[in-house]
Amino acid sequence: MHQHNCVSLVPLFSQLSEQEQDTVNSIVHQHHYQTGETIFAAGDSMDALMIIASGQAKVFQLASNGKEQLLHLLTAGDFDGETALFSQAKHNSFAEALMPTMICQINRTEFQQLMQKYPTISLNLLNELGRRMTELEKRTTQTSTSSVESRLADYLVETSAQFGKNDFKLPLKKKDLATYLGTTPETISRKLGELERNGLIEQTGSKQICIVDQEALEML
Amino acid sequence: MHQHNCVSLVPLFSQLSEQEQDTVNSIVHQHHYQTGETIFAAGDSMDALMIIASGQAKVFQLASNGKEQLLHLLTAGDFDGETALFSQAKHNSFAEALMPTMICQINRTEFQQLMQKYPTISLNLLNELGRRMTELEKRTTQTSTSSVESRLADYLVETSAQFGKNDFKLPLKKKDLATYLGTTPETISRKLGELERNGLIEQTGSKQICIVDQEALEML
DNA sequence: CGTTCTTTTGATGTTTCTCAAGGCAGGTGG
DNA sequence: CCACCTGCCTTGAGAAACATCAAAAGAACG
Repeated sequence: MHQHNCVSLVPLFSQLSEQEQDTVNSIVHQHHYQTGETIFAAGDSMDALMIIASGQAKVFQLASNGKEQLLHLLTAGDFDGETALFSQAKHNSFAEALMPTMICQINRTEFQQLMQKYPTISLNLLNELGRRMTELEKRTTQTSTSSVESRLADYLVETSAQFGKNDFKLPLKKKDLATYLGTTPETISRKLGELERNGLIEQTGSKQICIVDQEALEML
Repeated sequence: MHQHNCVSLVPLFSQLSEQEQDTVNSIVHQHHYQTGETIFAAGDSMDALMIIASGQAKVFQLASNGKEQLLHLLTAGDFDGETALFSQAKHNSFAEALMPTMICQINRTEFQQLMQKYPTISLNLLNELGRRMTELEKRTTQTSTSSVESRLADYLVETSAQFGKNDFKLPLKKKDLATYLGTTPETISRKLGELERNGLIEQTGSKQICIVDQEALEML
């Protein structure tokens, strides 16, 4: 019945045997979201761990002045909602599907039982939280210590590394990329133009980027 | 021998019985640091959980351009180093004592054994990491969506709430406060002056702040 | 193939940083 | 107990980076 096997996608459960994974899989609830659909909103009570089975979603906050801040980009195998599995009961951020997206959920109580049964899960969870913490710390530091140009350069290098190619398609609309990097779409557009004029990158299609001089990008 | 009982200070261990806490206490190593002394540096291998028994320390990163970013302010009962108890082996940040400070350490392997023995510890750890994640997300959002003035106002309100008084002493040098809020000492100085001229606060001594109009501060 | 959302480009404005210099405070040694 | 010294804070003037606003061009989608 669970045609998209979320569980096997997630490192969280990777140490479990196939049988055990099947058990986990059987308590999973599936949901499908269309592009632009809200997965959860700030203020919603948070009672389940969410795993992206397929597709893509953005997690963001809204400041009181209405500005958006992109916190995480979730793709297949990523999960969210874990922080609230223990402490607070409310989401403090929003999640929205960026394309048709399949999500698997595990209820709080059931997840807690899983953690009791398989302690390795909580270790994996601690690891993943640590990883995110580290990443967010880095981003915070960058946002307040370096220029948009260097943040953008860093983002391009890292993204190309993730794809394993010099030539890749931005996984985000520039509008969203802007809020991710703590700037505006206009500035992104201008800085990309500047990088191209300086021969560090090439913009082939819309969103299609090719890194020409990685060395120089990393220098920023 | 362990005159400063760190263990009882830390919520991490609060669910343990007194006997169990004694056990934990017996594997703790103490260190003392003087004002300005480095507790750990980026690149150091991270092999212990650190608990502040008394005093205060700042955790910060250094950007490639030499700028400092204050990530956390640790006071008695806070701990750090947990992210590395599982995954990476190197610190990515620095910690420095801001006053004479007593630190208790628990080695990685011993801490892992503790977690095996008392699963409640890992739950507490997950909670605390979640709390920090939430706080850092908020700060990231604020840094890139609102002005220095409103970040500062928010900081003042929150700090006064922590002290439970309208009248309090800043726990940080303005220099450090500046890097915490992602700005410069000069700007902090000017904005505080502005808030005072507008009748929202009063600056009595150096670092001594009195909140006059909390409502208005929260509006920013 | 038109409608809508995104992106680009230009002109302008503002916030905040930078640099420089003077004042203040707190700690140290005489 | 005072005078000094060092680092911290303030204040000003100028510059830079970036945001904002407006409008046109370009994608994406049904």
